[in-house]
Amino acid sequence: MSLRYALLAILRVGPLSGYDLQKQFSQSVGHVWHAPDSQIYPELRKMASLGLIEGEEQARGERGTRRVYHVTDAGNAAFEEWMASPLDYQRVRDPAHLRAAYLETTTPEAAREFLTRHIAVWEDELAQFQGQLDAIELMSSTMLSRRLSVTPPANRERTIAYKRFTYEGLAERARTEIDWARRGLELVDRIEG
Amino acid sequence: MSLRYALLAILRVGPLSGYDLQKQFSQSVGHVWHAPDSQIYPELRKMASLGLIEGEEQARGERGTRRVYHVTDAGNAAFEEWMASPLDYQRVRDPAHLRAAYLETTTPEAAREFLTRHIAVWEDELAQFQGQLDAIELMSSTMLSRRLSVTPPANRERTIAYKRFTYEGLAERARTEIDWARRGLELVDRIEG
DNA sequence: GGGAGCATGTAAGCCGTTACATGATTGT
DNA sequence: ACAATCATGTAACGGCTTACATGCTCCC
Repeated sequence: MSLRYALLAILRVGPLSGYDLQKQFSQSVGHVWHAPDSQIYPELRKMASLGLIEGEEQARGERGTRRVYHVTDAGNAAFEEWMASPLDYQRVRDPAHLRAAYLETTTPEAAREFLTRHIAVWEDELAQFQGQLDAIELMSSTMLSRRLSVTPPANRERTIAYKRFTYEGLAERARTEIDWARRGLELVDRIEG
Repeated sequence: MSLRYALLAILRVGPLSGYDLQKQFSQSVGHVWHAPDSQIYPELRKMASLGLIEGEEQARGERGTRRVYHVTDAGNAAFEEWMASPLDYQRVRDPAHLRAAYLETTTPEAAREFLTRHIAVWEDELAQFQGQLDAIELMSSTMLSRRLSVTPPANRERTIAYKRFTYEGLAERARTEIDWARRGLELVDRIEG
């Protein structure tokens, strides 16, 4: 259900076509909420049919068209309501820790490969979060500057502060995973050595 | 797809009925992989039809029956293959960080409520993980002792070590979330104060 | 003329959630 | 007799993944 609000969050900044939105998405909110285009387009249509957004057909060249969506008052209200309502936490479903719990059933090599890959995956994530944090410091993130340009000056500080807060949390989580897996490698060496 | 392997992991320790398995599940693997009974029973049937497990009808009282499942050779092979294969990491989908990124769009009260609840939720989780860690130290966890009783002595150390490793990782993640949300509360106080 | 990128989807299938449904057995 | 708990599911629906499908436009 959060996809809807992730899309609203981006559209609230300003009208966008599905295609542009999808690009914005992968560069900003996509870091916390992934969605492929095959999910975005239908969801936009559904949101339009619910009156949360409105699409405007625009000509593009001779025959081409694109639909540019903007958020309606109802859409803004829905977003704000969501922001003020309790978040629903879904149940854990964590393949990595599931596997970790049974590492004694496999070979030391497989255990090491699993942990090494875990480190690599989270180092990748960490690098992306770091990049976003750097962009925030420089205020050069596309999404951020787009958001800032429509944000009254008094709010810019808050906008930046919360974005930094978010990515710092993500970066820390990544570091926690990396540290954990490193300790796991040491453990494998110790008990399988 | 991991549900299947979570179930195999438990059944490999010894035969269980769907009902007992479901209880074991919520007390052990359930901490890393949640599944309701409405998902477990059909999955067991599917696994049986694939030959990964076999169910044996047992009489219970005069009219009652229960099906006790055990892992087949094919099931063991499938589990070991899974343990040795690369884990597939699913894409991020994180409602809490999604909301955090847009906290400037809501009231300070709503922001505080969100963060306070986040702390409470993760403190709950942390308490459970701590409980499991204590149980591991005492070797008094049902599941663990069940596992240990069929584990050759030489492997007991490894079994315990990896289980401790898993829950320490979970506990650290919980602490990371709690610390993050606490810093968030301080941030709210600072910029909305 | 051709390729990169713009633009928008559909379809099948799986996994998971929520709610509903039923009945037997054991202990008090 | 009654409650707790043992025991096993079905049905409907929603979200997400993967693969497929189509055509336009802009620039070189």
